[in-house]
Amino acid sequence: MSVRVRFAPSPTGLLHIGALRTVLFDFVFAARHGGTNILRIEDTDRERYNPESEAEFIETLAWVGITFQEGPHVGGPHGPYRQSERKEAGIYAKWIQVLLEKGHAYKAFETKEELDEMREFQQVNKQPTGYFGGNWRDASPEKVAEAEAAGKPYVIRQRIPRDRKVVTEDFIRGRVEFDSNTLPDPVLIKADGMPTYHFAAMVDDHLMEITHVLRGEEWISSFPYHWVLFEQFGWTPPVFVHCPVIVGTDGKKLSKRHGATRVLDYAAQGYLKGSLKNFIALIGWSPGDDRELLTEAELIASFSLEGLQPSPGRFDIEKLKWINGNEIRSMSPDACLGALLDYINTPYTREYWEAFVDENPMPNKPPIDGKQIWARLDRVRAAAAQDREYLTKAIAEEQARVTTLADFGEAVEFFLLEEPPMDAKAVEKWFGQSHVPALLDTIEAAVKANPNLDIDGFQELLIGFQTEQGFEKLGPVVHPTRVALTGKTFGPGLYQLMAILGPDRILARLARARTLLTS
RNA sequence: GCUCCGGUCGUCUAGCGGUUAGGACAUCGCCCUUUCACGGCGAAGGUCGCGGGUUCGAAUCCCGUCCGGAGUACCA
Repeated sequence: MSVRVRFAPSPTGLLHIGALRTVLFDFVFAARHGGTNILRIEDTDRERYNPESEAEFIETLAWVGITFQEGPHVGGPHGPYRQSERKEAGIYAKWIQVLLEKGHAYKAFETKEELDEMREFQQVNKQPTGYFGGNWRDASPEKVAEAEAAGKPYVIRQRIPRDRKVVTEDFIRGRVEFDSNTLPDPVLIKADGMPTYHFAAMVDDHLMEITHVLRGEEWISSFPYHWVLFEQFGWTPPVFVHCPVIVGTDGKKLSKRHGATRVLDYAAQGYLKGSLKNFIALIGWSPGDDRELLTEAELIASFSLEGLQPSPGRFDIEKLKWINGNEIRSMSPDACLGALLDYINTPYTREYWEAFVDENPMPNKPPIDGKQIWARLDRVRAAAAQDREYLTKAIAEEQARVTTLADFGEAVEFFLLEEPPMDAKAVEKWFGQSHVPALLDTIEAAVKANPNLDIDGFQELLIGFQTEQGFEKLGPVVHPTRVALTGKTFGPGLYQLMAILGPDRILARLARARTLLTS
């Protein structure tokens, strides 16, 4: 039997990191076994339905490159793939009828107020809360018929068998047992006629021939209802795999406070999809050996359910940064620039940075200015249009020095600006020394004499100046030059940087540096 | 309260009765070097939550306990 898995989000909001990992596992698992990955939209909650949500899913999934063989956007033999449409098609009505006839479900006519009252009573008396039968589990057919005839609204509940154990099977944890007397009768069909998750998801999983259900650990609590439902229908259940949750650095569920929780925000921050997938796969799963850097193909080739862990994992952004920096370094300069431009040209990147507010600024550093970050990235875009070759060289030099695509804006700034900002401290430290005017003169003369100086040429030039001046170390010649040319005390190798800058920029910057010497 | 789940360096993890408990991120040091990175090498960091068993032998099996988490909706 071939593997069929499904990602079944509820269109109520954004696609967050935890959900992304679940789909990643679906996708990779299906790919590993040549199976089918299915997208199903669980829009049975009219109140929380958010029409923008489905587009958010599609956009996010498209960005990370997770594809589906069946779903509302591509169709398939088991459609429709939206539960609201399945409801219209009468699918749930048909199957709830089966349950009703078998006596595994019943109509309950309590009002919302009555249920609230009951729950309050249970809480006050420290009893387990929930509906354990009320007035309707054992009501006579006449009583039910009467209530129905009177037009009273009702829900349909699952009749959980009493006085027995429900022995479920979770792939990761093995046997998980529940005392059926602690399980309230869950609602299967709401008063508005819509099915609940408990009903719709199980019916659909069966009808769509899902072989493995990968879902969040938070479902374990309601797992026994689902298990019993399969029993009551007489269906063989799929393999249930409850994946551990991803928590923030403080051990609590991932939220805004931990940085971004929306997947597209990571894209906007300059993380690469490959790195994000690599990183996220490693939370709660391991290939069983020591590999940590995995391409998507390797992920697929080595993925197995056995590598899944039961305990929750923390989202450690530092590790993501490492993986991301690594991927950036592994790209050819050309490919890297391509990725950078794709990133900059994604509308949400600009939107994200322009609206960015630094909520937890570092104590000793000024808060991050999103508008400035965008301004720098925008400059990169302009530079690409103007002189792509020059930009590519600059990118190549900075690849080892950044961790996200967004970092390139600042890293490459001094290459692009006619007059890069000067670090005042650096100017103070290096421009006061008496040999500096002569140094600048020497470079100027050499560049004018030979505009085509290459890396070796610049090295020769500066070392020549060093020996001429009798300096033991290269520092006194290299540092002032670097400050004069870049405004900074750090960056790529000076000779390669000069070779890239070229004679015109060098001359212009030397001239500017000279004005700072006198003042 | 009740029901479940979980617990190996700060973090992600390997481990499935016999290992000096391995790797990675982060941290620190050294090397490379004109700087910053990258890279290389190395260090520190774990009485495997705790307490009992079982066993010649336990991170690994059993029981208890503590702590953390999830659920407890006509939400998913």
